[in-house]
Amino acid sequence: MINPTPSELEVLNILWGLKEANTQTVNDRLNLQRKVGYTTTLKTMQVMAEKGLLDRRKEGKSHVYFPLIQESVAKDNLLTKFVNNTFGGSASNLMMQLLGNKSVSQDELTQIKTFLKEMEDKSHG
Amino acid sequence: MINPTPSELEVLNILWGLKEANTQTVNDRLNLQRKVGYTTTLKTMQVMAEKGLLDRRKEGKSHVYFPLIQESVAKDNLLTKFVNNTFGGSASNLMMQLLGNKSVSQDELTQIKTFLKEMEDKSHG
DNA sequence: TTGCAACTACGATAAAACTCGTACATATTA
DNA sequence: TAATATGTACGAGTTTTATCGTAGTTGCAA
Repeated sequence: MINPTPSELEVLNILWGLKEANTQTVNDRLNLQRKVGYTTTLKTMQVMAEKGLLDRRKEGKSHVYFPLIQESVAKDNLLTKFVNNTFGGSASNLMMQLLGNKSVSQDELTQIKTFLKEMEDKSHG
Repeated sequence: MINPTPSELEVLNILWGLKEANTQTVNDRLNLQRKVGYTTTLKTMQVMAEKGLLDRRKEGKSHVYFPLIQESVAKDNLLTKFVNNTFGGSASNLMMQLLGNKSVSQDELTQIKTFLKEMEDKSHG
């Protein structure tokens, strides 16, 4: 199980959204968030291809990259690791921390509760 | 805002539990989980003291270390960072991922639901 | 008081992640 | 087809984190 690094996750988030893209496009998107050189992005994606996180096909002069790993699977892995490292493996501890977290908005809280209520209703209905 | 590294978090988790401890004690605890040399642990804690994560006082021949950062504050910071990096800042997205996560046990789920129900009950009455 | 065991400080090394410059290759177009 | 612009490959430097060896210090026990 290969976990993407933070930089790799940025690339993946873009590619999951676009389905596929060339280096230029990914680099442009990244630069909306922070300054990063073209060859840096290129190198990152080449390494990701070596690791099996991405694959690519040639199209004209450039390459088109696409993810080999599913978004939900990757995030599940990252989440599991985070829960283990930070909350001793206890998802409910994370949960409680999350609900007390200052940076979680009221809207988010409402959304979470609604979601859980729906889950409840389904499982009881 | 200084975020602890993974190794530093291991140390913090021990010190939050014990309130304070010398290097030997911390190192022994760490070695219940994984093999790590005494001087490695010492160095880690020295660096943490430089960073302001810990402080220490001399006691006999050795030092007794204690956390300068509160557990809930540190975990809030780590959680916020994780939500931003991995779920684009959306706590409810994390939430949904968590509830679908294979490694979250049925017990955990029940606990989470109970906790939320209590929250609901409090806020409604 | 001296020798030994415990403890510390320091610096060096290693591994992982990130960054980018430079040189080379390729396609388009003038 | 030769010039130019765009893209790629490669390697090297930097930073952060983790690791530990070694040399030196300190306190206690004999």
